[in-house]
Amino acid sequence: MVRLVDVAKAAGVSRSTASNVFNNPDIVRPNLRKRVEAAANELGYAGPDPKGRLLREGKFNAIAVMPPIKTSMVDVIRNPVFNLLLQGVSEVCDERGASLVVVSGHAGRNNLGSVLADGIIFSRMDQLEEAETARLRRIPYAVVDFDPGPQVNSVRVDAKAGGYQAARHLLELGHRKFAILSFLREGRGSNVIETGSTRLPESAGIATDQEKLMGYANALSEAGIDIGAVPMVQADANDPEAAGKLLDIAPEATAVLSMSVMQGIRVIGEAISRGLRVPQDLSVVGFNDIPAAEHSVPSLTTVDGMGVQKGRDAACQILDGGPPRHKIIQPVLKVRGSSGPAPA
Amino acid sequence: MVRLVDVAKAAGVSRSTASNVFNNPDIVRPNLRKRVEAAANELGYAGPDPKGRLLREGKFNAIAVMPPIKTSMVDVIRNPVFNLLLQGVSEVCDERGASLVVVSGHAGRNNLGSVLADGIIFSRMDQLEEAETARLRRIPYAVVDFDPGPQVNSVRVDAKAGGYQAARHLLELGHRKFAILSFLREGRGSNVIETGSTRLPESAGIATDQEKLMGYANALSEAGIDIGAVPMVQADANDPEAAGKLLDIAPEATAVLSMSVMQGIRVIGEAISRGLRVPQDLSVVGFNDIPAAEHSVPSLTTVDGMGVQKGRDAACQILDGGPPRHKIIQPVLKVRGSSGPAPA
DNA sequence: CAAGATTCTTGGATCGGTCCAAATGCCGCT
DNA sequence: AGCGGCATTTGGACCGATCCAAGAATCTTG
Repeated sequence: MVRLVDVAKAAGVSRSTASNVFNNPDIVRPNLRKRVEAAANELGYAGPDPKGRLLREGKFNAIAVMPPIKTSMVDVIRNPVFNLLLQGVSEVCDERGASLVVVSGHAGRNNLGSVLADGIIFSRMDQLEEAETARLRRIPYAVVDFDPGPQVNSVRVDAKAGGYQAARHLLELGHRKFAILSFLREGRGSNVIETGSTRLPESAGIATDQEKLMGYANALSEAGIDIGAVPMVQADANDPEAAGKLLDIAPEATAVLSMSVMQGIRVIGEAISRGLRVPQDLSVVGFNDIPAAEHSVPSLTTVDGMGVQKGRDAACQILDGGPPRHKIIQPVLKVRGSSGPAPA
Repeated sequence: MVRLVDVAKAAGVSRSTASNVFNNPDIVRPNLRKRVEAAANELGYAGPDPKGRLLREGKFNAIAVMPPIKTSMVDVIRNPVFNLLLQGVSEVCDERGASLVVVSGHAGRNNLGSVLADGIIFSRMDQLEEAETARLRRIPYAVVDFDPGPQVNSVRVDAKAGGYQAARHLLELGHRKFAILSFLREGRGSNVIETGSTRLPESAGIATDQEKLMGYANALSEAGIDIGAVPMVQADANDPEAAGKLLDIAPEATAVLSMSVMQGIRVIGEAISRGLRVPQDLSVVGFNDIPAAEHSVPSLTTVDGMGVQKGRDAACQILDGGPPRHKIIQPVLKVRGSSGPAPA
């Protein structure tokens, strides 16, 4: 491998001059510069190796995004909600000329210490131990969708407010018979659960889910409805049977609160295939605003979880440096075609 | 910043031993190891800095993907077709524990030489000059969707075959009246063009588009149809008016060949809003298979451009090393709900 | 034409590690 | 106690650059 010093030697100049030819061409006199360039050409040298420069300068000029635990990189890339986060991060990267690194779950898991970036964005709370490593490495980091405390940069959406908005919207449309399609929580035997009690899921799962539920609960209780009596199905976001199960156990519901867009869309599809009209017979509201929400028929009313904004803010927290910041973003209800007045 | 050598000094051992404590803990005797670990803890040292290691070992353990020219990182992240490529790349990265770098258009543009990765994936032919820099830097690279010659790794889909399959499918369903929704080419005054001649667009644009068109042309000509006489609209993939324009200029068409999924879906929507039934009155076939194709109503018959596979192959070409390979992937027609027998 | 003011060029130090061959220390064994 | 043999530990070299103070060359100017 030909190095800068080889070029310098070949051109009969010092390394410094050769370095200048590539980094500050204008301060080296033309004839010398020509000689160095010729030598570089001769030897097939295409400019300084970034590895050396990196060691010296210390900046990667890149932000890393860490997949949540037990999540592969592909999952991150493919997931439309995660994609919003990546969009936000890359917007900021574009503006500042930085690159985006998606860390391999494999590599990142055990040796976070080898991540080649100036900062790391973690998402979800389950990564706190790793964040600890980042802290030790003195590398800036930010946590998305969870607030681990005052020492740590964090960005999250006020999911409770989002859930509240969603439920409130349906209440204002006159709905009183609800059904909830929630996420699967670990530690449950079945993926279908009729909530018979007011006990909310314990905090072991994804924090935002619980917040959404609390938002629903608050709005409903204002209308005198006990969320403990609302039929609920908990299922994986990709479980294709959840929508059907929900409609099975809640045939009288006129409004469905879904915690995800994809499940919301499935509810619409399932309802239509059962001869219900959406929104005349059944209203559906989702959570998060991915493009699919707009393209479904009817389009899905949903709470915009401000995914792009979260990515932007997290990236800025890292790139701007300074003391830890904690941003809480207000979600915005996007009213579309899947919600309408309760049937008379 | 505390360095390995500081820890070593504090623990009263050599750098090598300290290094071993972090990299080969089992070869250093327990009491010494303890001492080093204590010192590290004391000083707040969280393990070797990857910058130093990198210089020594020379491997980034990462693959970079370069946005096409004039395309920002966000565009890449957001674009569903590009997303398939990224999925493929990250699948391979996951398998091998490598990270994925999306290069900032900004940074990448002028100083490709500073990309921190072991290999670069270029997409589209417009990046040949940059590939030249990569060649000089002796960094492996692969080009997607274009074959720059025998010296260079490349992966592309046989778009001509894809176009042929699409058109053939419609012909076999009995269609004879076609309309084509193509991409916008540069250097044209208008974005709407009725092809009045058999002259195909010159090769200035994206190579695969022309190939698709040639595939269409071949299939149609077998059925005695001159593609020069087929109404065609050229438009940007996001132009919301293209579908309408196409139906305007080709009211008698029973089948639309669209070069993209999104435009295909728009054609379906536009047709339905004009009172046409899809596929009974109008069949639509797209190109590339993104999730939206499956979720439209009716779902879109489309040619799977094997985007994920392209990403996988390109990543493998880079990671496996060896002499340049050139893979041509055969596309697969996905017949769905938007195509049916020609109306009698 | 030489001293002084500029402008270039240079060598040494540094960035933070890892690797390897040589040196040291430790052990049991005779 | 002395010694071979093995397991640890060590210092030097190297990875590939950039930066900076100081020396050398060039240009001004009296």
